[in-house]
Amino acid sequence: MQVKQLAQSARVNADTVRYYTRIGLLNPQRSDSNGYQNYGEKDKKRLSFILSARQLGFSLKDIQKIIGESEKGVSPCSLTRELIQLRLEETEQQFAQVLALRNRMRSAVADWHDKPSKTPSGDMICHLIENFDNKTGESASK
Amino acid sequence: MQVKQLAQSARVNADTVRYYTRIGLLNPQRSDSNGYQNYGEKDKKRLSFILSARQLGFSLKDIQKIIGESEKGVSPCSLTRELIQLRLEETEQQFAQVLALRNRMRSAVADWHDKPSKTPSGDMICHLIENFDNKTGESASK
DNA sequence: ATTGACATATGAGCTACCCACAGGTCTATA
DNA sequence: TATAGACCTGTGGGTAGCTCATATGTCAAT
Repeated sequence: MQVKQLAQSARVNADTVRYYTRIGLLNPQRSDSNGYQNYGEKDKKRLSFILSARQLGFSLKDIQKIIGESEKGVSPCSLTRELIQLRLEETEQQFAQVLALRNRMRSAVADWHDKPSKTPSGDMICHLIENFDNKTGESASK
Repeated sequence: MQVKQLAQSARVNADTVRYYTRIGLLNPQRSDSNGYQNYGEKDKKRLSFILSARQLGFSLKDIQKIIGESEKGVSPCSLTRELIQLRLEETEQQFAQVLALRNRMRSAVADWHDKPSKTPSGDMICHLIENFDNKTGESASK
């Protein structure tokens, strides 16, 4: 199986497959005649595992560790549980940040709606930005 | 004003100031004796502008463009309005994605709570991940 | 002159890919 | 057999916005 075929079967970019191969997540065999990478069933299963794990917020490094454990014959499940806790906390933080950013942005758009444009002066670049104080303590949500 | 002093006055990392300098957002003068960068009042104001704009979701490239306009003596306000619309749409998308990810993760954690760990087999790396189907159509929110 | 504490500039590294490019391979025709 | 053209490949470089490591420089006190 060549790179593109594997990529298509998993609905990802061929470059993604190459990248995973480069960092050692996939281990195809190199054809002697071609020099091309030759992927087997094991790689296919592993790729699908990687994509499932990515969907759950694991980093590629996490996935490397998990696979590493399982290759040693050890159950990776407790590692998996630890890692998802970590990543979940990060995601909750990220969520809060994106939410806050979204609210600031919405509030700025609304605030600017009826303000005029101005020519820049010596100590003002864009008064819209410079004069926007975020009044939003909680509002601007819906 | 040296880099660290400026950084402290704006409560950012000195490396951030150096980075902004590197990409041309700040234009200090190089001391002849030292080779050190010497920042003035203009840089200080500009840094504070940059940070305000970052708070509103503008990219550094956006900020470069906005400053560029204003240096030409043109009002950057309409550019600012266009750009924030773009960035806001992106942020809304990102928000939706992070929300969905968070929900998947929460739902996985809950789902895994009473499942046992298992030793990996030939075609299973971590059954928790592989057997998790995202049943979440809408729930798992609160 | 020298020690030590601090500051600096520069280059590299980070994530998770995507893209450009030069070259190889394969099929169909002449 | 030659060759045109379509497709495929690996490699190196680029992306955002910093942060970190390193080597060197500065400055005040001894």
